[in-house]
Amino acid sequence: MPELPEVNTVMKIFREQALEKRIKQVDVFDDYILKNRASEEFIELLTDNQFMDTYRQGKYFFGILKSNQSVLFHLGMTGDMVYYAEPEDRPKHERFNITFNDNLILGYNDPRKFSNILVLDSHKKYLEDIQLGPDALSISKAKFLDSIQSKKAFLKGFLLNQKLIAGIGNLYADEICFQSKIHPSSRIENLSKKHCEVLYQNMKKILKLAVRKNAYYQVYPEDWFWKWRKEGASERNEAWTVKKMTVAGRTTFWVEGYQEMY
DNA sequence: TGTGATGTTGAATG
DNA sequence: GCATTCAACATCAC
Repeated sequence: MPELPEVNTVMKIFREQALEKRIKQVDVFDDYILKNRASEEFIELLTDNQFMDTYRQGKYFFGILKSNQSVLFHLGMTGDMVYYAEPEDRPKHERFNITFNDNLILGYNDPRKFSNILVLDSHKKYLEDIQLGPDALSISKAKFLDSIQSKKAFLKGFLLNQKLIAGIGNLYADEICFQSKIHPSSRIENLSKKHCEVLYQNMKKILKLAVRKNAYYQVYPEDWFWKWRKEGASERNEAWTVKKMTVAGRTTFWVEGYQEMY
């Protein structure tokens, strides 16, 4: 589920549903994803507390408490927030939930348990500690160019490196490469400044639109890549074949005869 | 039954 | 220090 647009959407709904409501009750069913607090401490911290604001950088989303601490909700591969009113509507892989004073329940669902839920005194300091790069939606062109022109890496690896740019995951990385007509295993040191500018523009365009559409893929433009991001597909153009390979450790799809290798 | 999955990290290697 | 690869984490779906 979660790359920048997905995380942003989760945060947006969290703001609508959870902000400034008093927390009445917290139940923990599986504390595996609570990485730096015991369940009892987590429950004690949140109960009678309130989320007053949020902050997001890349895929790292924080709820900021009235008590001034922050809770990091890193959704991992399959984390999601679900809202419901009846306890029997609990999602199957709910690891904990939060009941607000209006009886709305926020369920934290995560089948694979790759989430990281952390209680932090300062999310700013935490972000510095992990050296998270600038958010993909707010990074300046100058910073992007400086970054891409000073590294050696596969393009895909560069785009996925959260210390350089925060927020791009495997699907959007392929989308950016496709729309920029550049092969994902191109070496960034071989790209011209023009190529880098095209990548920057496409990164912004794609993520902005995805955020605007609340990461709802079904309403993305027809000519985006995700629809035929599967091996062998050629429905859009007979001259194209979608190929699959591993780049920078991740499964990668690209279109032969369309995306140039540099 | 085996394989891979929208993520991250740390170890090992060059 | 930098870049790359790979295993590990836990579970489900094809």
